[in-house]
Amino acid sequence: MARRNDHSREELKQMALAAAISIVETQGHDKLTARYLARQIGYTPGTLYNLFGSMDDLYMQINGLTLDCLHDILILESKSQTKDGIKKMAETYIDFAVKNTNLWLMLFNIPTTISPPEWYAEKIERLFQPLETIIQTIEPTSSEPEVKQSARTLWAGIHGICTLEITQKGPMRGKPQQSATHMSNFLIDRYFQRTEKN
Amino acid sequence: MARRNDHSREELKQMALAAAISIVETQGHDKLTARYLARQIGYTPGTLYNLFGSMDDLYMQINGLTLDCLHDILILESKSQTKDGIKKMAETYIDFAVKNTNLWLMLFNIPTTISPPEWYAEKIERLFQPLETIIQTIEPTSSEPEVKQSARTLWAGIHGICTLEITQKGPMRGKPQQSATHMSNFLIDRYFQRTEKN
DNA sequence: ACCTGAACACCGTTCAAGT
DNA sequence: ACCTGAACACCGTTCAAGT
Repeated sequence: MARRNDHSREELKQMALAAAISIVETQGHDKLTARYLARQIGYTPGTLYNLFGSMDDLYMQINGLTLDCLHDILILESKSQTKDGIKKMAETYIDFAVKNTNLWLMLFNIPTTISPPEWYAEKIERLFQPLETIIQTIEPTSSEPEVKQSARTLWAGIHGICTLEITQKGPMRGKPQQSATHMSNFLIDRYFQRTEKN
Repeated sequence: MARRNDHSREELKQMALAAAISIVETQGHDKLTARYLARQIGYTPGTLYNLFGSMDDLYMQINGLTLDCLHDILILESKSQTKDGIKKMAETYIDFAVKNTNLWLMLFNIPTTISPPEWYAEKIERLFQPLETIIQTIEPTSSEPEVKQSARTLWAGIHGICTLEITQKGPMRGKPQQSATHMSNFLIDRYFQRTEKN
């Protein structure tokens, strides 16, 4: 048929992303389909394809926005360069996952075939930096690789606890559903036992 | 049409599960569809439905077998009731995830709608027990709830590290891909710092 | 009793044809 | 240049009808 020019390309992209995020938040990531999304914004699936190339690309765009959001709220906590700052970062991360469960879950539900683009990897890399900075401050004698390793290890631990809290399904689930924040505080305390002055 | 009685109901179930596991292992969990699986075993989708009720049930059966497998190999390591025993358990867990990536990933890719049946929750619960036993031995002064909490926290941490190793996508991914086993040893050492005699 | 095949309501993706 | 609509090759699920 024809062009409509109701919206510029950029407007369309924003409309589609906003609608897509709303679908994921309210119905879960498996309800985000090309046909359904197109219907929501009053276009056809074909239009989504010349905006995004593929649905996988669209998923990546959404995850990118989620990572941006996560980075923004984590960076706020990185101001207090203490063990307590780490606890607050962890709490913030868990809180985000609890309040935006479907968007958070979608970060890990990417189809196994696709490998992430460079800009995506960079957004992830950026996520570790606030913790690295704090650890560098807390343990000033550590080398840079040691700090990186330590930050990754601890953050992976916090993420695992978060996973346990969120999913009622994975092999981490336990009966007496402990509070994730409590567990992460517990982990962080034990992790920094030897440097007991921060 | 008609009954064939080539196979008993139980034989059919085994055939279907075996074929399904093979599909997941080799092609990934998103290739496991009713129609494709039916084709593989020489039946029609309808037959799968009177065997399993739904595809979600079939997914749960497979995850159940994966959990059994995981439990069996973890229990073997729980004989050495030391910190080293924990390191071996973690290594075993990571090794399983690396060698059976698609089956392991499938444990966490369950549709958000379904809530797991009781027998499934019990299989998960069982997974924590070996670690609880070791921690009880290492820290005999801890109360039972403390031991449970400690086991869950540490296991979640190890699981998070494993997630970091396996997924090239989630927000945990890092550039200089550290060995997961190395990280889990690092975490376990720091976790048991104060009880430095095991 | 068991199994099929068609039907229903969906998918992602491509692309000729219209304006 | 942009957008559509039809087409292709798929989905999960149900269930009347056959043996």
